[in-house]
Amino acid sequence: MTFSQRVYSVVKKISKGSVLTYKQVAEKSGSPKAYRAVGNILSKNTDPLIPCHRVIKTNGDFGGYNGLMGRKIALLNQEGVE
DNA sequence: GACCTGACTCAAC
DNA sequence: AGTTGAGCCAGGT
Repeated sequence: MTFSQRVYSVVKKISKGSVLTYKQVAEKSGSPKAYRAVGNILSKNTDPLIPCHRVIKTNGDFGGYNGLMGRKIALLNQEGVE
C-alpha cells in the first residue's frame, strides 16, 4: 500500500457535503506533512472515483483541479458543501 | 538512485 | 493583509 493508495482511500471516504483540506487528507493518510505529496499525487491521478473537488486548501479556498468541470464544482458545492 | 516538479502549508517581512 | 522564502513529501524524468 503506497501513500498514494492511502490518499485515494481517504478522499473516497469523504461524504457528500464534507470537504477535507490537503493537510487533513495527509494526516489521515498517515503523514501529516505529506500535504505536498497529496496534491502532487492527486494531480497525476485524476481518478473519477476520487472527488478531488472535495479536497481544498487549508484556507478554505478551492484548490486547483484543472478538471473539465468548473461550474460543476459550484453545483457540487450546492449539494451540501459550503 | 539523484534531481526536478507540483493541485501545499507555515512563518516571516 | 498580501507577498516572499523556506520546508516538507511522493512521483516522474
